[in-house]
Amino acid sequence: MEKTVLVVEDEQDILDLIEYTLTKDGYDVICCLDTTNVQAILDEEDVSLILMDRNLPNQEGSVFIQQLRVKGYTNPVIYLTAKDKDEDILEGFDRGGDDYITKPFNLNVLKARVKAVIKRTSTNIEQLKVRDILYISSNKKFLIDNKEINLTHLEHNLLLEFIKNKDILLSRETLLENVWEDYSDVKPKTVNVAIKRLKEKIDPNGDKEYIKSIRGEGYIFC
Amino acid sequence: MEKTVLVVEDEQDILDLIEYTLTKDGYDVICCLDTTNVQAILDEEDVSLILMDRNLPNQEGSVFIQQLRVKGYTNPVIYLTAKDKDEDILEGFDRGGDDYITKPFNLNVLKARVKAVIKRTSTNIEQLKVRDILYISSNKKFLIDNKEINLTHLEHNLLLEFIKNKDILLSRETLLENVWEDYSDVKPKTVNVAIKRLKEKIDPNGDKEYIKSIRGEGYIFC
DNA sequence: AATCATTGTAACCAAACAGTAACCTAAACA
DNA sequence: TGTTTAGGTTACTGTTTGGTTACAATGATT
Repeated sequence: MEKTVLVVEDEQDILDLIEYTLTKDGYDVICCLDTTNVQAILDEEDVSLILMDRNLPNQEGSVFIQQLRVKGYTNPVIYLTAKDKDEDILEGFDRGGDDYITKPFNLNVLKARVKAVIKRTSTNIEQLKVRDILYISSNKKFLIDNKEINLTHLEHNLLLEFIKNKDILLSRETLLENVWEDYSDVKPKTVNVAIKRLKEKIDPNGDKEYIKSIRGEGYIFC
Repeated sequence: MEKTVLVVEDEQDILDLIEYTLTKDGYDVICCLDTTNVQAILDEEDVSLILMDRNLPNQEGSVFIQQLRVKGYTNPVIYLTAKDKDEDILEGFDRGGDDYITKPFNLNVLKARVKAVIKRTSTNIEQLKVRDILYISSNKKFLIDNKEINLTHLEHNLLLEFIKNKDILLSRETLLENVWEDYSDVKPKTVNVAIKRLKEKIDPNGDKEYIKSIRGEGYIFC
């Protein structure tokens, strides 16, 4: 699902450049030369980010955003402007901005900031929960009984594979294919050891029995 | 637009008193007698402040907040409790609190603290506080234990990035993108060195452990 | 111009991770 | 009950990764 970025910028060539750059980066881009239609667009589309020029012909961009905020719109905003004095930047933040890019700007900086703001404002705090194990995708952590479990890279991927396939029998071959980066020259018994090490961390007392082995078949998480 | 305060307090009469006081002061107040529904409420509502009792029947309030922080919730918290020893207060702050009120409390003090915390944490990022690190955006200074820390430009931006993304895993790539102006021809290992230099300044004794490295993944500030 | 601060890079070291083999144990089956 | 087979356990080791240091290049300051 593509994220939508709304760009408000009165200079056509800069607008084109931003549209081209962000489209190439995989965003849906909507362009406006002024603020006239912005509110209507926000009502229609699920806008993940507004890139807002502050020096617009009719209206100062951050004043417009402030008005949007009062009306209850909370879409994240990055200001885009030639103003570069500190007080201006603070003023922009005060009026409800999430970041600030000064012209002339590096396109890589633009892309990075857009990505960062969308990342930190998007609400997809994906959580997977199986039994008493909770996975938090934002920081790739597993919580068991609300305690953080320290796993290695391999153990992390292995447990994630099991949690995603709860109650499904996974053969050693399948696990090697899905969890190991390059499994071509890895012995199947390696899986045994990896699982033993994982069990040690997620169930030190051995009473939870998350992972059962099925003789001749593989392993199953339940 | 009313600010929403979520109050978690197991004594019904105190809860009623707080609700009455804050509602009269113009806040939207949501009440909980325990932590059961707190996370669901935070997902649904735009909660500006959590007033959290620490002596709850099922769970210690600050432990619960710590778990919320790990899951990425950043809502400001004021603890409300009879515990009045210094170490308790510090512990509360360490677990992600913004202020502390001890029972029995004066209702005017409560109102003032609520107002102050909401003011300093709402949209205008005038001050950012994480653990014992305070960032004052007006003069771009970091204070640790009220002492000013002298950071270079890079270190400043790096620490700010970490503080803005507390408890979130940041890969070397992400850090390069967000902190380095032009990261295209900078080696990822450069991040290691920059972080070592930052650590040296913010935690000379190495006992605070603000920044942890996650092998194969990146760094996390907590 | 000279000096100092800043920052990227490479080299080195230590810790960790992960694959392997050898051995131990338990289950299946005759 | 003994044999076989598969999984569990352990120790070993090469590889990877992060920490640390020294150094060079660049830019700022005097």
